[in-house]
Amino acid sequence: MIDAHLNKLRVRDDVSADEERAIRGLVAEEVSVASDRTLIRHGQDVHSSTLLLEGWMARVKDLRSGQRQIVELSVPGDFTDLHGFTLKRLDHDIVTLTPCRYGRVPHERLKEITERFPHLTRLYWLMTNLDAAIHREWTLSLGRRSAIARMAHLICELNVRLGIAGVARDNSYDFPLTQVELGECLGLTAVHVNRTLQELRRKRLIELQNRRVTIVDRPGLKAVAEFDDAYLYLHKRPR
Amino acid sequence: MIDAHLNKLRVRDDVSADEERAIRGLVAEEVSVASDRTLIRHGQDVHSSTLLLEGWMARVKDLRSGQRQIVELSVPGDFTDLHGFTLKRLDHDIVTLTPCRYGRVPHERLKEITERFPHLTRLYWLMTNLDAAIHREWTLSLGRRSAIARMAHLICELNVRLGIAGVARDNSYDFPLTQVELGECLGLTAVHVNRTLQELRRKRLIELQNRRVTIVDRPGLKAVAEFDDAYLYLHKRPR
DNA sequence: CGCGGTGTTGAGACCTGTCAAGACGTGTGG
DNA sequence: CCACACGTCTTGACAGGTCTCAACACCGCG
Repeated sequence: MIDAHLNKLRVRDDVSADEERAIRGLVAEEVSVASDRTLIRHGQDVHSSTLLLEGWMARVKDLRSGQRQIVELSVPGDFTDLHGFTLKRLDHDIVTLTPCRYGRVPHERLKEITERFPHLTRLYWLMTNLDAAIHREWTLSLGRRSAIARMAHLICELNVRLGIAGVARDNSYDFPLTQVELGECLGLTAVHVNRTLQELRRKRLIELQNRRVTIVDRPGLKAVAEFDDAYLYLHKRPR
Repeated sequence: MIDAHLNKLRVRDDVSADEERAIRGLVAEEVSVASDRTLIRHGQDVHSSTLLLEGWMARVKDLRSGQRQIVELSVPGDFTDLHGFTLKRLDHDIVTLTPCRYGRVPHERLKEITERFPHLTRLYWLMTNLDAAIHREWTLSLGRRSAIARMAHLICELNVRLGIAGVARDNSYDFPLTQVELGECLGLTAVHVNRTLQELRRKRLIELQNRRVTIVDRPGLKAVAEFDDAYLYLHKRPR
């Protein structure tokens, strides 16, 4: 099940047999954890990173008022906190949105990668830069897109990312987020999320029921979102 | 004037004499450019990165409607597009907000760093992860903070970053952004930026005139912003 | 001396938030 | 097996923060 991760890398560049062996040696242990747990709190020292194998996690930031902002979603194949390797602590919490299975990757092993595998280092560096590109797209959404466009954009993004992970098929995928959590991603209240989803349904762009989303009209949804997957860097390039 | 850059690195980790020499060898040429120019367009292939020595630049994303979102500001000492080294093209434009001077750093030289200087590689990796941390804080601002809190937060952030660059002093610094550009950073219209600034002035938190900002009441401004500089990773740690 | 960019102000509209209540589904304990 | 609690989803009425449109002042610059 580390295949989703390898696939994510191989979408962007070739991974040699040597490198694949090194990658498979990164995980020190596999861990299962329940839903709605805080795995890592902001500010605490971290000594390993989290390679998500199954389930959804999120990076969350809070305000004192109790308002929360989900700043990124992690799906299988993603490192949720590869940036912790160089940052040494995080500026946000890592929480599980569903039951999850993940591989714990000690930072010493990543450090070894940087000492012995320069190309793989660049590829992992790219992965954190890809996270940043997603952050920038979310910033654009929150700053300039309407509620319905934001929602449509998120659904498009996840369709691509879950496709790479091998868990989206035919424009349809399991969608575990509650409307409260969707609001925390999109900077909206749960009430407005509800109304926005209804509008997307009424326009016959998506179906969403039983925690599963189906994109009914992909061109239409992409148009509402102004979605362009260029920011996901889906082309293979030597790095 | 590459000192601002070295200082920015040294705030986070030690830089050896060897590494400093390598860094000073990165810049292939120094270039001056006027204000309001687009240096790099999204999607185009990039083969060098931009080390800002003087002036302000921004990373900008557009919507078809013509609405713009500034997703990050660059100040002296920052690489505006170090992430271009692994991404190979950008998902945003790079524009100048003032007249600028910058060093052009060919990607082959950065590649050499990754082959020969693993520690320095980790430090530059950290710099892009720091960018991402700033993105996350902006995401929180746009998603959850009010207009006045967003504005206050940005002013606090720039005070810290410009302090590291050596161009902010005594809670005061040159502030070249127009109110339109401020709106593009904060997801607001220029009209509302104007009213928000007036409220900050009326509360005696800042002064802003002749393109220079002075923080009159730093604790008060930080309180309005809920500003905590932890996300800027100001402590030196071995990486 | 006129012009374009910038900053300021006012009135009204609109998108999204707030508050409240009820429906629905599911898990749990009695 | 039922009763209940709880989380989630839905809906309505109203409030409020921010946007839109418009007009005008100011100022550096050609």
